[in-house]
Amino acid sequence: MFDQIRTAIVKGEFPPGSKVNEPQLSKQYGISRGPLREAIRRLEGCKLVEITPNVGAKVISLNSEQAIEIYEIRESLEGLACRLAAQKSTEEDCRNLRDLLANHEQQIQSENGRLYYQKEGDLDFHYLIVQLSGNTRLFNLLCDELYHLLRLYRVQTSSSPSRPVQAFKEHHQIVDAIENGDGELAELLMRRHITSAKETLRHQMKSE
Amino acid sequence: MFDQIRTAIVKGEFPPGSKVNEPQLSKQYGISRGPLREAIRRLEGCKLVEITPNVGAKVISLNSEQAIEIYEIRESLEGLACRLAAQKSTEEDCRNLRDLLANHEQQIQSENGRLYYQKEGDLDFHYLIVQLSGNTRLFNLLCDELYHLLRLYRVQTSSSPSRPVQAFKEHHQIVDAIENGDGELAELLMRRHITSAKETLRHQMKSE
DNA sequence: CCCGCCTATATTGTCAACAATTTTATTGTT
DNA sequence: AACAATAAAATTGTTGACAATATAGGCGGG
Repeated sequence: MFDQIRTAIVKGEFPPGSKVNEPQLSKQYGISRGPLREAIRRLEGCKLVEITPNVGAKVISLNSEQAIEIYEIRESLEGLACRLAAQKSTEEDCRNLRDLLANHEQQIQSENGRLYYQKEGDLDFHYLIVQLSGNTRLFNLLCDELYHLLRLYRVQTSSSPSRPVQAFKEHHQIVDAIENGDGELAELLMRRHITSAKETLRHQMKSE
Repeated sequence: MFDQIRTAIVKGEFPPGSKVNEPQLSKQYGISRGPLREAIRRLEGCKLVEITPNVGAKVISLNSEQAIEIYEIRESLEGLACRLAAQKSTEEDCRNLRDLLANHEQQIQSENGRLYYQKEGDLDFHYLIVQLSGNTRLFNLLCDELYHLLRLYRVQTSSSPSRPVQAFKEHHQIVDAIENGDGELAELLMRRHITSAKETLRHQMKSE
């Protein structure tokens, strides 16, 4: 239930800024308003809707400034994830990272593969690294909250990540650092990686 | 309602690990189970309770490993907050920071003031810096989630922050860096500041 | 005496109805 | 025609009752 609505929001099926009508959704999903309201509270918890008392919930709408705020947090947290991953990842972990990148490379070479990589492949990589960090709370924070918000923003602005080839190179450098157990470097590289994505966004912002 | 239960949890009035009984709380607060369940969902959102389907919610209980996970995240995020604060804080902002520290100094000199500083004064400082960062999402993340969890852990282990004098010195160094607009240094110092708190905790862990 | 099974109890999950509030539509006035 | 006041509709907030599930206690067999 909660998951259904969440993916619907992230996919853009409920437009950002639109109101969440309880009786309507209640009918649409065939459940009563009680459990529905609980689901909405959970959505509030992961910041996907905003609730105003006596008025109701509306799907969050991110402007560029807010997106940049999220990128700043990602920059910081994924830097941490990289440092931890470098400190504790085994050889097998590194093999898995390489495999993932090899997969991405294959998909980049095919035409519609490039599209795939732009859409989700990038997040796959970040997802795996956060998992390797071993910090469960960090994992939940990034994967249950921030990544969904970023997906929503991408759908909202229909912006696919630019510079996929450059990003791919940077991913390899990051894995190198992790493989060498160089936490400092891994953190630095990941922060740069995300910073440049942030700067791209800032640039797009100014050109409007 | 939500706030009442939250402060009760953070104060330790509901012991960590204890079950959240809906009919009982419903009576205790004089409301029906409907809104109560919504409040519990919000508590779940800020990670203060864990809900198991068909079993119910129980107050979260943090072990030392989880506390360290939170410290790692703080380390990263408050480093970010410091860097941002250094970049954008005005002279008035810096005056306010200094005033806060002066206040703390006075309270440290009195006997029960020391107790106060140990309990909440430290968080006051961190609170203000995050506010100065200007990153609203970062502010909410730290102040609405992580700080409450740390308060809960402190109550749970009845541990007051050790080394208050050292911490006070470090606070001053951080403000110096912010005043000079040196974001890099401010970030570094804050990270060290929190890292040493984390290491203290690690040390206490091992001696058990 | 201990273990598994069954019943009884308590607790969570869900629903439909009602109250309170907000939003929309209508009416009347200037 | 524009605005204000009022009435109607829709939506949110809350409640108590019922169904489904899990927990606790007692019973009998080993």
